Formats: sequence, C-alpha cells, structure tokens
Amino acid sequence: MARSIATDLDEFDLKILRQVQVDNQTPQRVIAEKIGLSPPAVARRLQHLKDAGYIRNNIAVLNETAVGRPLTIIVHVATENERLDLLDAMKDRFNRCPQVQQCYYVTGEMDFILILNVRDMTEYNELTRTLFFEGGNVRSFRTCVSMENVKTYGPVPV
Amino acid sequence: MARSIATDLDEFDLKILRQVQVDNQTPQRVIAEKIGLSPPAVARRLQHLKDAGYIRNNIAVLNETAVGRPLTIIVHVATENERLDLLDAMKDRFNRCPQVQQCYYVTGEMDFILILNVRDMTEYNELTRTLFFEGGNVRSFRTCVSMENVKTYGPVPV
DNA sequence: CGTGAAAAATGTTTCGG
DNA sequence: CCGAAACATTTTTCACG
Repeated sequence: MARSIATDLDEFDLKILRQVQVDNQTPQRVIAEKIGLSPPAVARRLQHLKDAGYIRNNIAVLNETAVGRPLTIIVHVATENERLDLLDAMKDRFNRCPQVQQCYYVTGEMDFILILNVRDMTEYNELTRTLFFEGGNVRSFRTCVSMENVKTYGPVPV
Repeated sequence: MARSIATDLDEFDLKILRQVQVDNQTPQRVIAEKIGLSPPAVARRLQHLKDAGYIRNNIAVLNETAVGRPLTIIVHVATENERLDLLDAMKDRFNRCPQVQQCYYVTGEMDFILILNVRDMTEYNELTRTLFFEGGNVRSFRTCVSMENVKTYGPVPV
C-alpha cells in the first residue's frame, strides 16, 4: 500500500499516465510525439512509473456480459464482531472468491461493500450461502442488483 | 452493451482471457507456449476477442494513493423523481465527473451507487455540492469512506 | 536528459496444409 | 483454423551532445 504524495511527477509523467490509463497499447512512439518527447524518454518514464508503483498493473478489461457474467451485484455486509482476526478472515474469504470483483472495508453501519460478477441469481444465491451464512461473523447483508453499469473502471483523475 | 452468451469461446480463448486480464503485456509468444498454440494463433484470437467485444479495452491501473487520490468514497444516492430524462441527466452528470470512477444504477431504496477517487475530504465536500445539491433530482445521499480497498479490479471469472 | 541509429524483441502477414 | 517462415513494427540499448 503505497502512500507517497504525487509530487515527483512532472507534466510529462501525468500526460503519459492519462494516456496509458485509457489505452496502454498506444505505441510509445505515438505517446512521444503527442507530448513532445523522444520514444526512449517515454520508455524510461514508463519503466519508472511502474517500478515506483504509480502504475499498479496492466490489464485487459473484459465485457462481463459477453463473457457470461452479466449480473453485477452490490452487497452491503454488516459484521457481528469487529475483532481483527475475524475481520482478516472475512477479507481473506472475500479476496479469494473469484466472483468478488471488488471489496471495500468502510466506515458506517455497513462494514463491507462488495461488488460481484455472477452468471445469474442462482449462482448468487449459492454464493450467499458460502460467503455469508456459513462464512461466519456476518450479522446481516443487503443486496442491490445493478440494472445498468453506468460507468466502470473510469480513469483516476491525474 | 454487448449481450452474447459466452458460447463461441473455446478453452484456448478462455486461457488467453485469464492471462491478459491479469497482465496484458505478456508477450504473445509466452502465452502461446503456455497454452500450446503458435504465436500467430494467439494474435488472431486476441484480435477476434477485441473485435467481437469480449475485451472492452486495455488499460494501466494506477495506484490512486501514489497518484494523489488516496480517498475512496462510496456514495448512495436516492433520487427525487424517476422520470427517464431526469435519470439520464444524472447519469450524464456522474459519467462526466472525473472523480466518479464507477457508477451503478441499482434496484432498491437507493438508486445510484457511486465510487469516487478524491484527494481529500475538502474535495469531496465541494463535489457533493455540484454533484448532489446543485445537480438536481437528489432526494438524499449517504457517504461511506473506504478504510481499506481490500480488493480492486479483480478479474472476471471465466 | 534528449537524440539518432543499430540491435533485439515483439507483433503481423502470407501462404501451404 | 493452424503453423512455419518472411515481414513490419516496436522497444531497447548505447555512444554522443
């Protein structure tokens, strides 16, 4: 979990980040001429941005619908007990579950917010059993079904 | 918004998807030998997967903390009125806001769930003004601050 | 730190099965 | 559709300003 404040990034770095965040397959040559730098300079900066942890990873974003997981479900989970080891066990459980695409530990009445990618309601029902009922330390959970994923994986403003 | 059921994907395609979803900079040669195919075959399949919409895009995932947006905030928004044009206006507003990383239109009491990347609470406070108070059609909203992003950008199970 | 050119690696096209 | 080989592009390296 890096913590540095974005302070050693100049305008060139920011422009590179803005670009690769939207499309990381743009040739460095193209980025270079767009921002007025040489291709090797872009390469060096990209390498640094990755090594220094500004770029966490490079991925292909799938169309969940096309790939057979058309249902996005958002679940709010309230815990029974806030003991650290129990919380860690829950985080582990959520982390390891392939259908859990995102998991946040949050302030407020609800302790976890999960975003799931599932095939259908049947799969979700089965998941609730293993994840919440049998999993332990779950006081209650509330289910929201996404009718429309208005925005997904938007770029971080830099 | 693609809709096809994942039916014309064979095991090779799935293996390719599993790989690029975690790292799309793996050389096609490496993918090829991993799954027992030739590099051109992998290239052709990747091209098809993109053209056919299975792969939505290829991006670099930034470390929001390192890049100066350390705060993840999840907001639940309830609408005043469910008229279609008003809802569309809201979607537009959320979509265009750079700090809104994700936006879901959901069933239940709360109509929108937003995930924001912001610099600090001051920025969030200002955002709430333009996004919720002045934006219109917002009955109420509830704010959750993420204390830990336990899992982000998890792969879709394929 | 940028440049330019050579070298290495990667990606693409062609074409015969 | 695949794979092997030719081909094109991109990335990396390096000597130099």
